Formats: sequence, structure tokens, C-alpha cells
Amino acid sequence: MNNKLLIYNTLSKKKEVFTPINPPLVGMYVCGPTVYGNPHLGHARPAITFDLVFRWLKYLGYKVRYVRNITDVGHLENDADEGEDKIAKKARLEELEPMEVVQYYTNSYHAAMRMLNVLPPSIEPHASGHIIEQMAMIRKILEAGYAYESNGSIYFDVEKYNKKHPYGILSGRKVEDLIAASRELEGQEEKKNPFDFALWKKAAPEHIMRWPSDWSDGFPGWHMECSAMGTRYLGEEFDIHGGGMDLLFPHHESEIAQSVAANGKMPVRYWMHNNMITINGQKMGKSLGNAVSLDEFFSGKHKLLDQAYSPMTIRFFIMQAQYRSTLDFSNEALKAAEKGFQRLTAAIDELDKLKANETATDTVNIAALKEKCYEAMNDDFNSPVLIAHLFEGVKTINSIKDGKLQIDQDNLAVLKETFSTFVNDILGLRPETETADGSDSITGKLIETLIGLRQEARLNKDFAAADQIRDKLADIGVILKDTKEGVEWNLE
RNA sequence: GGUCUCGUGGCCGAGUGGCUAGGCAGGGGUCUGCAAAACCUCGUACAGCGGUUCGAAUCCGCUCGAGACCUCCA
Repeated sequence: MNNKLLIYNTLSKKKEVFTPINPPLVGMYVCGPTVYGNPHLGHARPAITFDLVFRWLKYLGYKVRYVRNITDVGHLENDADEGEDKIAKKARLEELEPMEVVQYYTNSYHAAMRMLNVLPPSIEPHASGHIIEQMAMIRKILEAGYAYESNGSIYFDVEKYNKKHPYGILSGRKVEDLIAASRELEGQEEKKNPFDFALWKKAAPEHIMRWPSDWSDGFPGWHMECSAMGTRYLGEEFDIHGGGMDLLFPHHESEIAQSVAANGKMPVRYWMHNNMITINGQKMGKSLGNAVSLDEFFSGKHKLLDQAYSPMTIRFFIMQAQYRSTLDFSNEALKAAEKGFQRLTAAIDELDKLKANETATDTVNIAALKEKCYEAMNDDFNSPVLIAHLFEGVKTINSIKDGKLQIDQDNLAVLKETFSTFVNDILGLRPETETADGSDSITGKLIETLIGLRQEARLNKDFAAADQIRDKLADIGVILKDTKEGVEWNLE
């Protein structure tokens, strides 16, 4: 187990060996949701991706401080520096306090994350709770001369910054290209250049969310929160910063510029970006109107969905693709994931019941399988390859069960440990169906009784009666399987 | 228009110079009263055209197609 963890770094566009700044400590910051709407499948992707990263780093023995923010202020509609705050707009439309909107959608985000078995981060800071830190950082940028005041608002001077530091180092953009590509938008006369971004915005009179500052009653710009909170909890330099690929520019690019301007150093060693969920080949996004919320997946109530999909099906579906690839949503693909996941969990049930055979002659070697699982995760968190290896294990388990293979005590122990580690702890998958051992409940006893009656019918070769019992049980969601060891049942 | 990414069998999706990815669906078989499950087995895929090479899905060039970012989105 001496292989190294490789992480694809967006900054270098290469896989790099992961070397933390202060081992065994690891600092990781991931951009969380702007809480103005129900969480959708697109939110699940980064949450699950970085949950996997979090779990694996911890498994490797690192002490991880995982910070995932809640954006509850400063995220504007339309142009980054104009338009209404998303939260404030929702509050106005629904006649709620902005913080009511924030609380409501934060709750629903948390609920969805729990369903998906996403571990809570170590710290979940709110932007609105860190206005002081954001103002302090803006002051440092002003003192360093990389920002200017205009009519009560503070803007970052991209052109000046770019003379000493490359603006575009992360996204591969050049300021000259930005000039050419920038559109003429209204209300930008305050800025020296259209691509300058707001650090602080003076609030219009009708704006509800506002704080007093040295410059005006206003609110921080969107990019400020992540820089300020990342610095606050992880230091001026930390290990990993993650988020969706759509945040690469301008959000993350601007974070780098802000931190370099304020602190004089690159804030992050490894930038990680998950790719998008697509639907019919197009990005799933709230503004595109093709987003399906997680609740709709769990209930099946959406016109694009043929059926409901359980949280673990969604989780498995997402992890069957590498995080840097786009993942295309379709009912067919989700159903395939559902079946595959059922096959995996069924094998895990069997694994508990397997017996070792000490006189085994052609016993299987599990150590190699475990090693391959380990290598897959160390290769930039390659969950689809990990899952492929686990399915090799599934085949092994089923063959042992069928008596076609034998396993000794040591290998059986390793096999159980491997599945427990990689399926439960790392992939974070948990079984969803109730197993057949619920025979101590009244319901269980009733089912066992009916199975007994069916077995009598079968002995008497009264197959019509036997099949009728099986069909009726199936109607209420109890599935029977006749095996060599007897009848197994589980709930659908 | 600029920057970038990608095009893998019926579907999803790994791999990225020579060695079976895997899952789902489908065909055939074993087992079973039947069914289900499981196991065995089959399909002979890498957008197109050219080039490099002993050898390319994998490298290079061109063509076609798709997508992302450049404005809020995870």
C-alpha cells in the first residue's frame, strides 16, 4: 500500500501527487449552494464528488477540515455586478424575510444531503455571518492598490492586477481576450473596465440585505465570501479547493486574484472541478429550466421521470461516472444504475452468510482485489473503476455461494473488510431494502407463516396454490426466492 | 467570435500506444415444478479521413459533430 494519491489539478491540467502542506492536516474548501431554490441533481454532483474525496482522505489517515459554505448573500442575477440578489428576489416574490428563504432552502438542502448519505462538512459557514471578514479582506486589497472605490462600491482592478500577476491562470484566459469578448452592459459606468468585478456593492434604497461599511451601506460581492471564509478557517494557503466546473470562471479565477492581492500568495494548492450533469446532452441548470429537483427524483413526480429513483440509486449513478466527465441523465441510465446497485447489495447480503472452507484447495485470492480497489481510488478518485472491481467481487461472492468456488477463513475476512470499507465507508452506499431477517416482527411472522403454507402446497405439488401465494405476496411488495437453502424473502 | 473539452458496442460509462473494464439491455446454456436469483457463454465498439509506428480507440494533422465557459447556475 505504498502508492500515492494522485489528484487532477485544474491549475496545472495534470494529475499530481497529493502532498498536504501540513500533514496529517488537510484543508478543503468546496463551494456550496446558493440557497434560493430546491436542491436539484446538479447540486448532488459536487456534494457527492467531494464527499468521496472527504471520505477517502480520512481513510488514508488525514485529519481533514472540510469547509463547505452556504451562499446567502451577494449572489446577484444577470451580470455579476448588477441585478437583484437571488435571495432577496425570492424573498420579495414570496413575501418572506430573506433569512426565512435562506433557512428554508438550507433545510431542504440538508435533508437531501442526508438522504444521499453525504457527510456533513466540518464547518458550514454562511456568507452573511462573515461580513466582517469580507470587509477586512477588501480593506487589504484596497491597501495593496488592487481595488478602487466608485460611488460607494469597491471594484477589483483586473487590469492593474494583471500587470504583476496573471489573471486567468486557472481558467486559461487572457485579459486581452476578455476585453474583446466583454459585452456592453448597462449600469457599468462605475467600473474602469467591464471585466472588473465587485468586492463591495452599495445597496440601492430598496435593497433589503445591507450592512454598514467604510464605503457605503451595502453588501459584499459574490467572489469575496469564498476567499474570506476560506482564509478564515483554512488559512491564507490551503490544500484543496473544489466546486463545479461552471464556477471556474469567473468565480474561482477571481478568488485567486483576491487572495493574491490581499495576502500576496496563491491560496490553494489543488483545484478540483467536477463536471456537469447533462440532460439530452445539455447542461442541467436552474436557469435552463431543465433541472429536476432531488425530491422529484425520490418521488418520481416529474414529467421527465418514468419512476421514482431512490437516493442510493442517485448516489450510485453519480459515482458510476468519473467526476471530471459529464454525466448524461436518462431514465434508461438510471434504471441500469438501480439494477446494478441491487445486484451489489444482494451480493453483500450473501457475503454475510458465506462460510469459509478450511480445506479449500482452489481458494480465491482477495488481497489482489483489495489492492486494485485501493489503486482505483488513489488514481484521482476513480469511482467507476472501483465499482468495476467490486463487481468482480460480486461474481466471486455469488460463485462461492453456488459452491463453484471456495474461500478460506483469511480471504473471507479480507473480502468482508474490503466490501465494508469500499462500499459503506468510501462510496457511502447503504442498503435500502429490508432483509429477510425481520422475522421477529409480527409482519415477519405473518410472512413466514404464509411461506410455510406455500411450502406445504409445493410439497403436495399444488403449484397453483403455491404460485397464488407468491403472486399475492408480490402484489404487496414481498418478493420470494426459492433457493437451495430454503425460501428467501425481501421487501421490494 | 474567443478559450477549452469531448466524440467508445442497443444504453450508461472506464481505459489512453500491444494485454477481457464494468453495469444495464439482448441471444444461447446450466439450475429450478415454474418463476426469480445466480453461474457459464455470445455480441467482436472506439465519429470520418490521412499521417507517425513493428503495432493506435490511445500520438499528430485535417474534416464533421456535440458540449462547456466567456452573463447567474453545482
